[in-house]
Amino acid sequence: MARKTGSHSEITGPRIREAAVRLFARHGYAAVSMRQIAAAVGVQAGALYLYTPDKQTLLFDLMRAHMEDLLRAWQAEPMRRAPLHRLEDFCRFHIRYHLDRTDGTFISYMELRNLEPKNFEMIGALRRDYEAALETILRDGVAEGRFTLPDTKLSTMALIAMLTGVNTWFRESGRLSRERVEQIYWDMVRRSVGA
Amino acid sequence: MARKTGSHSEITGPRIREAAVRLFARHGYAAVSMRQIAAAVGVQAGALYLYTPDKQTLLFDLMRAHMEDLLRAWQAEPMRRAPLHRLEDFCRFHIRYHLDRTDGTFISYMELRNLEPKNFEMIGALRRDYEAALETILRDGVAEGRFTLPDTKLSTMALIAMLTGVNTWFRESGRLSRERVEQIYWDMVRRSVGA
DNA sequence: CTTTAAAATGAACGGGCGTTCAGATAAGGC
DNA sequence: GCCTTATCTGAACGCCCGTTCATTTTAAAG
Repeated sequence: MARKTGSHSEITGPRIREAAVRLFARHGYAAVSMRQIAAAVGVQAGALYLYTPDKQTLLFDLMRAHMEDLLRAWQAEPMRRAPLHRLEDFCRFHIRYHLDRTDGTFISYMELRNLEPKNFEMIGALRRDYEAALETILRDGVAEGRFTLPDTKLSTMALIAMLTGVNTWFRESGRLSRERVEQIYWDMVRRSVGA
Repeated sequence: MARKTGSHSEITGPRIREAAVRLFARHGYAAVSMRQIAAAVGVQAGALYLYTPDKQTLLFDLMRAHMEDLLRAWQAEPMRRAPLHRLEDFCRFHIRYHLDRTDGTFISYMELRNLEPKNFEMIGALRRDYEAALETILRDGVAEGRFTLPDTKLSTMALIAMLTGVNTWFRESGRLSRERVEQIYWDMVRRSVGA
């Protein structure tokens, strides 16, 4: 019995996760029923509870997985020395990673308010970890005299908002290629930090 | 009878609108019931239907009002000549306006997916009008050789995302004053367009 | 082929949903 | 005081919700 083996939160079936991510991103957590998710998987609603203790935990697990994957992926990137190079790598990584996971990204930004306080705090902490990665680059760049930024915390938020915004308009079939988008965004970011 | 006088969509009582904006922003459209809105106003659920034909129209009216007010407010701003001045005015206006209406802004960005197709298209058109205001400034600046931007459409989206992002972190009681935030964002924007 | 455990069903639970409407209440003009 | 008209109530409608659970189906292991 899956219900008795180990902790729930980690083992949600991949098919369920995929269906839930898709549906939550399209219609929103509150607007999607467990029955809809089950139908997308090809199963009855009751069967979902073999894999997750409840709907809230399902959402939380999806969001946590998204953030932890993001942090792991960034840490796995080779790290160069110069702040300017690191900033370029961060920009390109951020755009690429988020464009590859539009649904997960959407959920992570839109469904924060549907998390219970304890879960909200956990996701918030992961997000702050990611922001800290960028802020460290900015601070190093300022310390080395390469960047001109009066407030690295504010600039961190500004840059992340700008970069994540790509997800709202980019279409694979559109006028601009990913590589071109990456390049133009990086040019704007580089100039905005005064480098 | 309110129900028979004129078109519904325009006359939703101010108390209902305020309560709905607050609740939709806090919990999301799908998660808020008509009964909750009614309770916040101090009335029974049925009474709401004297002022709006249904929940969907209530959401749509709130979003349309937000976008139309935004466009009107920008058009009412005095318009300077030089693209650089106009860009500065736009940045400061955008930040100020959105910080003054955090709930309405939140809804306008988060609840698009809960609009029926026809309503979605209408709100989308208003948003494109607003984006066009910024893009015109950027194009003029490029034409005059003041800005260096390979793609003004992309830059429009990038800048609006960056500026609107202020709403996600700014707190009136925080470390930075509005004026200081405006100034720093404007510096980043100015540099990002190559001016 | 039998045993055993995992996976899924399908009905049921109490409860909240958006919306309607006949009837009560309140507010002014005469 | 009466009449008109706007406002609101409160119960009801059918429907869907998240979740539980006894029971059945599926699938390996021995």
